[in-house]
Amino acid sequence: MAFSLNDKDKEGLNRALKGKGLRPTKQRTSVYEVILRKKDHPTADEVLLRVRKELPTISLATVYNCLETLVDCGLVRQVNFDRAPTRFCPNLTPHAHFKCSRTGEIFDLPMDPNTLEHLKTILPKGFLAENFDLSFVGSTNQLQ
Amino acid sequence: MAFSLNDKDKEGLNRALKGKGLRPTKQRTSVYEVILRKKDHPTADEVLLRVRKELPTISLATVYNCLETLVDCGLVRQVNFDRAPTRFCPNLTPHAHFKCSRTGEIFDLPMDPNTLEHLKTILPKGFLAENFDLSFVGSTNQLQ
DNA sequence: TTTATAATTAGAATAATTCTATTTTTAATT
DNA sequence: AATTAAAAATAGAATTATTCTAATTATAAA
Repeated sequence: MAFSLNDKDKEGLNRALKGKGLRPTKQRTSVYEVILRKKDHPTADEVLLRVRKELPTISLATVYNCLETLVDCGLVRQVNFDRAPTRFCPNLTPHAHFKCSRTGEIFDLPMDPNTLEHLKTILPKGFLAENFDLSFVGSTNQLQ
Repeated sequence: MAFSLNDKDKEGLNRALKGKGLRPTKQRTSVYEVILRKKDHPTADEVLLRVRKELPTISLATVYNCLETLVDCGLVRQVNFDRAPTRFCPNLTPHAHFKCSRTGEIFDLPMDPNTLEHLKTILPKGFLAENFDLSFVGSTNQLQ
């Protein structure tokens, strides 16, 4: 097997699925594996390519289904940039995204709890946020 | 004429276009008009419908071209939500967006300069942000 | 006015995502 | 272990969003 989840992640996945009454299939496990393995921000197409090394017959529809399931379970987040396909992110800690307009590279920018609290102050009374997506576009003037 | 820009906005548009060596056409003016008139967050399709009341023959391609031009000129912003078509926003003051998952309605949430400054502190050295997009999804428990 | 260039247009093409109908897999139950 | 009902995966079609292409029209400078 090319790669596999460690016990903690596997258990986390199985628990999250069970919590929603969903079954742990090898497709869901593989999609979660490739998302966790390389901590970047792949599109659904890129996930398909990576998962096919493990499951050569998996379809794009299934990749979309699995990603949606993982998002619903709170194990993966979606990341949006202007007019670009959705990207998927396994980092569940509070963070923002920065896309370098020169290279296209996407960076995670950690947000400390203080900043997160500050952010929430812009929500008016009666607005309850379930999630947020904070994305910057700009340039990095040095190698990171 | 069903609607028209006030002098200040018209001048702002013409100046911005000239600054980029672009021509003020009636299509660009109309697209800017409908975006300014109703301060919501229309998709390109919705902009097409509105502009056609004024210019019945305008094409969707032109609407996309005009919106892109307005974005490049800094007169309009793009707003992204998960797996949804791009929306366009004429509000240039610093603000975030909140989408009610019940109704689909999108609200502007003003951000005071203090919060904006705080946000920028998450940018590491060497990261220069040209713009940002902060979107919340959640529920509103009262009529706003 | 002419002219060069820019912008618009229609429609085709592409890309991203979702849907549909069928087959396969799962896990609970005999 | 075999049966079964439900869930999930699959292929491919359909839909939606966006971009591209080639031809036409409009603009502004000379």
